[in-house]
Parts: sequence; C-alpha cells; structure tokens
Amino acid sequence: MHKKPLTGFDIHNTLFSGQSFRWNHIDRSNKFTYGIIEHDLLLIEHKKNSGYTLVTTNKTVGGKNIDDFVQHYFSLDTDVDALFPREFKARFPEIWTLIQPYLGVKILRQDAFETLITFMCAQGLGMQVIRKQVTYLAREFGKKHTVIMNNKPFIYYSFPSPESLAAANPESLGLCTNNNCIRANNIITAARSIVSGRLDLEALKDPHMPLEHIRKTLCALLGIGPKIADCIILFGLHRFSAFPIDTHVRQYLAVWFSVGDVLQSLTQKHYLFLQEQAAGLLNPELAGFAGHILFHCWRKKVKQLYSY
DNA sequence: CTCCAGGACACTT
DNA sequence: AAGTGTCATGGA
Repeated sequence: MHKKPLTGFDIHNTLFSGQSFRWNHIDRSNKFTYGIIEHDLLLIEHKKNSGYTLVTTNKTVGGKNIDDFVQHYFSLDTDVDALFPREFKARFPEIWTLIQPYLGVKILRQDAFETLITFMCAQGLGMQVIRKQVTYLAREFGKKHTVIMNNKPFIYYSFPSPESLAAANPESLGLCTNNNCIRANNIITAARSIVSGRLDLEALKDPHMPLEHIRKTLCALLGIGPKIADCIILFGLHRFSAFPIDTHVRQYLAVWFSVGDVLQSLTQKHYLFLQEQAAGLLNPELAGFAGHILFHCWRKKVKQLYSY
C-alpha cells in the first residue's frame, strides 16, 4: 500500500462534480471513496482531522509514480488564477463571490476510452441513470478484482477494454444501457473502431491538432454530437479549451451572463455562438476548466442538485 | 399517467 | 446550411 496526502484542492467536489462516473463511496458514512484508474484501485480516505489520503495498491499508477500521477490526474499543474480573467471578476463581482467555494474543483485527466464510452451513456439522461449504466458496464464487461480490506473481501471492476466491448453482443450490452439498443449498438461500433484502429484516441491527444478536426472526428461516430464530443475532448483528451454546452451551461450563461436565451433551441449555430461568447468571458485556453467550475456551482448551489 | 433527465438525428425549408 | 420535430427509456 502506498499513501499520499491530498491537499490544496477540493477533492470531494472534484470527484463528484459529474465529470467522472467511476468514483463511488464504499459505505454510507462516505469516509472511503474509491475509483479505478488504469486498472489500479485507488482509495481516498477521509479522516476528520488528517484530511484526505490517496491509497493505492501499486507503487505506480498509469506508469507514473504517485506524486506525478496526482499532479497530472488532478490537474494540479494548471494555474487557478488564470481561469478567470481580471475583466471577469470586475464585470461579474457577485458571480465571482458565488463561485469562491468551488475554485478548488479540478478537471480530472481521465482515460480517453473510458470517457468516450461513459459520455455516450450521458445523452438526455440524469446523472443517476448515467452512473448506473457505467456501473453495469464495468460489472458485465470489465475485469473483476478482489482485494482484502479490513479482513473482508472487496470486489471492484475495472472499466471494460475496447476489445471486450467490441466483442459484446447487443442484447447483453443493452441491459447496461437502459435497454436502449440503439445506444448499445453505438457503443459496440465505437469500441470496434478503436480496436480496428480506424479511430485513434491517442493521436487525437496531439496538442497541435486543431480542435475542429478532433470534434469532427468524434462526431463522425454514431451517437456522438457536439456536446458529447466536447466532453470527451475536455475530460478524456485533456484539452481545457473545449467548452461543452448542456442544459445547465445554457442556463447559467443566460441567467448569470445574459448570454443567449434559455428558451432558444440549441442548434449547431447557436451552440457555436454560445461557445464564442463563453470564450470571450473566460480565458479561451482554459474555458472548459473554468466552465466546469461554473457548472458545478450552478448545479449545486443554485439548482440544489447532487450528482451521487 | 405525465414529465423530466448534462442530446442526437432525420427530415423539411 | 439552418431550423424544427422525433426518438428512447427508466425513474420520480
């Protein structure tokens, strides 16, 4: 067991802000949280006086030592002060005050394939149902692991490999996607395009590749539109300039910044218009990062929603 | 029985 | 291109 204290950011809100559907609580007391990264079980332990501690079963995670992993996975290398420009704070002082408690929320640099599949499950559904689908997918098609914790066996499942989803039959995968066979087939097709090499997610991580080209490549897959594509780009390909717009983002853009109209339908043109406006308000290079903080604040504080 | 949930897509102008 | 209905499903 390897341990690493986690300090300097808001771990709980980061894990449960809805960007990842693979972090869960072990028990109702919420003192232990777990996630599976790169097939490695990570535990986050919360003690009253000693804060948060990351516990891993291996010395390395995702080929990195723990310090480097934490730095990278939790985006601790990104300057928080650069997220919201000086003009933003001056123009919207009340919003700036409102989001103060959420400035510690980080973007998780997640696995690209996991992000691709899990956000394909997110179309037009509530987070509760999304998490359920992802849990079922891992249980049915992921690798089963058993570890002994507190003298009791604890079972978890790593996220399915592209090969296992590519080989799945639609009926059994449909049981994981609310019996939505269209979505099940879309996921299988996407997994097959990864296996065949027709879609190369690693290549899309190239920071020099134009955002437009990446978006176009992802949208070529059935079941992926502009919003899901931007989520994959932000959380899975780690391009913080990508700014996904969903119903919640549209709401806070209209209410907080008088950008667009909530009632206006989100056509492609309007979607791009909102993105331009948001980039103008925020630091364009980090618009998605800042947007996620605004998103989480809007949901939790204004809408009183909880994603777990 | 309605209505909603982090959209996507086919189908007309 | 750009705008407008339709779709699919479990849960509250």
